[in-house]
Amino acid sequence: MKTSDSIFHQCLYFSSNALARKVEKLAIESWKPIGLSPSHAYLLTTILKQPGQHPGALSDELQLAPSTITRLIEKLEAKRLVVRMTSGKLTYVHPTQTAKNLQPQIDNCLNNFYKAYSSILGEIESQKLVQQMVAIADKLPI
Amino acid sequence: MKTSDSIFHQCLYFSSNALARKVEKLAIESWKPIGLSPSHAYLLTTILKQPGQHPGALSDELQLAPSTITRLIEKLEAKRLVVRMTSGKLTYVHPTQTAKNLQPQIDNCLNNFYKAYSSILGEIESQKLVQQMVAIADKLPI
DNA sequence: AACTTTCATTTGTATATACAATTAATAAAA
DNA sequence: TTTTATTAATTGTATATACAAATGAAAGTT
Repeated sequence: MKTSDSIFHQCLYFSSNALARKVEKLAIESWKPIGLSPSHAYLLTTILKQPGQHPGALSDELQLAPSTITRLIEKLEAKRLVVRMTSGKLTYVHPTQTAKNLQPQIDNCLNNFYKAYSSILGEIESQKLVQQMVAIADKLPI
Repeated sequence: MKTSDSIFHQCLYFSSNALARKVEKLAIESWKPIGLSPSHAYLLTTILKQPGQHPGALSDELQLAPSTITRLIEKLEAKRLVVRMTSGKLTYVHPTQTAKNLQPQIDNCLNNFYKAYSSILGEIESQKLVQQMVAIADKLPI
């Protein structure tokens, strides 16, 4: 059954969630080669891009609750991909050398993901959708 | 921080998930009056609309995995809002009288949700977005 | 300086969702 | 008709995400 055949096809709750779940499945496939879930992969990518960030900043960047960031970091730490350094009430999150060495494969997964959805949806059309979704998300509270 | 300020603002994974989470929060608020989470509320609405449906059909309609539907039905059953009737390998899900009596409040919550997001996003613009998201979801596998 | 408030992060707990495996029933094939 | 395959639904288990409470540190106030 197509998403458009649902009785809720005009509902923002239904459509945004249905789309997100489908995109997530595609992302999961793309990130399998390095054994990370999409959210872990995106967090690690952020940490690699800007080493030493605070969990709070990562929470802003990824639009995830602070507690979620803590949980994600714990997993990455257990995999020896990041380390936390605490000073006072602040925590600094750094990538390990292992993570740095993984960079090419990470880039590759991200690229494959882009290619995967662009080839299905069309590059222009998916870009347009992303822009619209971000614009709408900006308008919504929190 | 706005969604558009994230380094991932061009990414379909990030934007679709960020949007869905924000919409979910709005929906949670809207459904609080009847004490149901959005997914439970949508499932119940479906069951009220078409009593006697099979879990498989509900899974199609709501685009959720069969096991998820089972779990949601269990909750609704515990709240005495639906009953399952099994015949052979098929299961029929019916709303209880309690659920039927709740119909006006349910409609009200749905209406309030629509109003809430339409007033923030604009009726036309949110409709357009929904249509685009559904169209894209249709193209994605599974 | 002592007290209070604020803030960053983490923990305890709860919820949603799904995959894989299982069960039970029907349908198909031999 | 016995066996095999398919199908519907459920269960076991795992993951992601978040709220609320707790912790510990810094800043502000008196």
